[in-house]
Order: sequence, then structure tokens, then C-alpha cells
Amino acid sequence: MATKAELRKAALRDRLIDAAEVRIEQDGAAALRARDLAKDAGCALGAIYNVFDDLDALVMAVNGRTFQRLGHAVSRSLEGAGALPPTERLIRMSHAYLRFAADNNLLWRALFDVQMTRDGPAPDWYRQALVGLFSHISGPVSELFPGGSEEEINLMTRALFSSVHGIVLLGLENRISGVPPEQIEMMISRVLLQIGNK
Amino acid sequence: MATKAELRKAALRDRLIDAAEVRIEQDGAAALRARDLAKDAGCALGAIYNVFDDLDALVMAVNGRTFQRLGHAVSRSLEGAGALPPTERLIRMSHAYLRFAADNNLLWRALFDVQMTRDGPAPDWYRQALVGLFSHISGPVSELFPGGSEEEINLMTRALFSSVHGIVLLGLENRISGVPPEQIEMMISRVLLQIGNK
DNA sequence: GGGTAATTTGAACAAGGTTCAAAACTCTTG
DNA sequence: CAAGAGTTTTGAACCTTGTTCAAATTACCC
Repeated sequence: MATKAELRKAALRDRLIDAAEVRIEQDGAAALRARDLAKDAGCALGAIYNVFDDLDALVMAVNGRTFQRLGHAVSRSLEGAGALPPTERLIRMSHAYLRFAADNNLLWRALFDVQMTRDGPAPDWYRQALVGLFSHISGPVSELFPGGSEEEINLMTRALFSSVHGIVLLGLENRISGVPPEQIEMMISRVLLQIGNK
Repeated sequence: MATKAELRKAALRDRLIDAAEVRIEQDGAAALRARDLAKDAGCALGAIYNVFDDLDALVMAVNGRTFQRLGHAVSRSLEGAGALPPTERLIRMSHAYLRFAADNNLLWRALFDVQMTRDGPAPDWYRQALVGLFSHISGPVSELFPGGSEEEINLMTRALFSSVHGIVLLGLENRISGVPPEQIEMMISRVLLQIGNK
């Protein structure tokens, strides 16, 4: 049964994730402060550690949500696009990826900051989420390389994802003095078209 | 004139950069400890702050060295390759980039960690170093796209660099359970060949 | 050699993650 | 309902770390 205490704990968990999400998007994951979060969530400092092992675990919980939203954003970009040529579908997904990264910049960066910090392998749900993203990509890639073995398709899928990720990452990096989003969009389109029109 | 004090200060500066370089390559930039560095360099804790504004500035000094070495590694990969087709030259440079990133993983990552942390724009020498890297790339790219305007060449140059960077970044990320370097090499080759053989 | 200025030192401060003994609360039983 | 046992929550205290600065040391000049 769900005792009163368990419900309170679950509610606190949600409030903490909410608060952390807001603060990460505002100032970045590195600027999270336990004392701020306790204030935001209306709980004691130590209460955070009744719910999460440490602040990293809280960031990971936020990352779970972010990954979910990212997956939906990419899926949505394919709605009604099933009949388009594979290159066009790749471009749509990539542009959705760019837009998500631009609109949720610091939350999106937090996704990739964590693994670097931690030594052990990323948690399972994390790998699963990446596999989910890849599964959207491998379809068009298979169509582009009909003769390729499964191994080759997998390789190309990851290579293309990584390429787009790199363009988005560096494109948004110096967003102050840097590249306007339309130009990033164009970089992605050019590279993917170049690869598609062989 | 170079007073005795100035010489000592310069020597300390070098010892601190040496020590920081070793520790960053060992444990990553985030694990740098002022007290460890003081011990390594045989100086007082406060002495670090007579030479550098803060630890970030010391990391930046290490980054300066790393960028220098990275530039040389990429340059060297082109020695005697001037006559090769542009795609082949791009592949050689990219493989050199991958090898450098793999052999100097945490030092290489420190290059890209800093700007994310800091708010202001990257220092000038930093941008210059990137421009230097790009200048190696834009040659082959111009040959690949002879009709392109300067603007288009610049765009493609940055796009290609970012793509390779992304493949290397994610390829080396989960290096424990992840992708072997030869496979990363192959990803880069495939993508670049695909782009070149249009 | 002695006096002044520059340099170096490391104890002290501040900030922030994490712990844990005590307080508050909840549930069970008589 | 009351008392006791068990659970949950609390926040003061602890610890690690970057950074400062008054005091001690060293270098320089006459």
C-alpha cells in the first residue's frame, strides 16, 4: 500500500525535480545548489538526501525527463513525413534536434555533461533512450544504403547522429558572438544532402 | 631586466602548468585541487594566486599548450600529402584529430569544457587557434566545392569540423563499454568519403 | 649592513555537499 | 485515547575546497 509517508516522499521527489529543472535551464547543472533546491521545494536541506543519493542523482532524474521530451520532439518531426525521401526525413529530425537543443540549451547540455563526470557506464535507461533515438535514424539510413549490412547501417547511424550532434553542439556554443540558428540549420542540411545525393 | 623574482615567478608558472597538465590528463580538469598543485609544484597554496587569477586561468594555460600540440598533430598529418585528393587529406587530418583526442583524452576534453563554464566569450588566442585549425580544412573544402562562395566554403568548413568533432566526442565518450578506435576511424572515413564522392 | 619595497606564505574565511543525532511524526496496540 | 515503538524529517555540524590577506620573508639599493 501507498502509505502517507510514501506519498509525501513521492511528492517531494517531484517538487525537487521540478525545482532542479527550472534551475538547470536557468543557470546550468553546475550551478545547482542543494540549499537553493531545499528552499524551492520547501523542504529541509537533508530531505534531499532522503530522496536522492546525491545531487548528481537529481540531475539524472531531470535528464530522464529531458530525454523523454527530446524523444517526443524528434518523433513529432516525422509525423506525416513517412513518404518523404530518406534524406529529407533525416533533415527534419536533425532540425527538430537543433530546435530542441536551442530551446532547452542548458537542460540539453546536462544530458551530455553527466557521463563525462561519472566514471562508471551510463545507467541503463540512458543507453535505452539513445537506442530509441537511433532507431528513428536507422530507418532512413537503411533506405540510403540498401546494400549495407546491419553492422554498416549501425555504424552509419551513429556516425550521422554524432555529426549532427557535433554541428549543433559547436554551433550553439558561442551563442553570444556565434552562429545564428538558421546558419546551423543550413550546415546540417548541406552535410546531409551531400551524404544523401551520392 | 629580468629580476631574480621574475625568473622565479616564471619558473613557478611553468611548474604549475606542468603539474596541472599531468593532473588533468590523469583525472580531468574538474578534479584539479589547488592544494595538490601547490604540493606538486613545491610552493605555498597562495602562491598559485600570485601567478594565476584563479584555477580556471591555470586550466586555460594548459589548454594553450594542448591546442598548440593539437595544431601540430593535425599539421603533421598533412606532411607529404599535398598531392592527395582533398577528401583523402580531410580524412588524414580527421584521423590525426581522433588520435590526438584518444591519446590526450582528458586534456582534449578540457579544451571544450572551459567555454561552457564561462559566460563571457572565449579568449582571443582561443578563437585564433580554432581559426588556425579551420585554415587547414578550408583548403581541401575549396577544392571539393569549386563553385562555392567564400561564405559557403566557411560554412562547410565549420560544418565538417563539427561533424568530425561530434563523431570523435561521442565515439570516445563511453570508452569503457563503447566503440573501439578503429570503428571511430571508419565512421569518419565513411562520412567524409560520402561527402566527397558526390 | 641596514632600510625599504616587493614577494611569499599559510592560517583564516566563505561556500557548498553531505551526514547524523535529535525532534517530530505516524502507526499499532491495549 | 494514550503510550510506546518505529519511521521520517530536520538543520546544525562536518568536511572539502577555492580564495584572500596580514604577517613573515626575501630581494634590492645605497
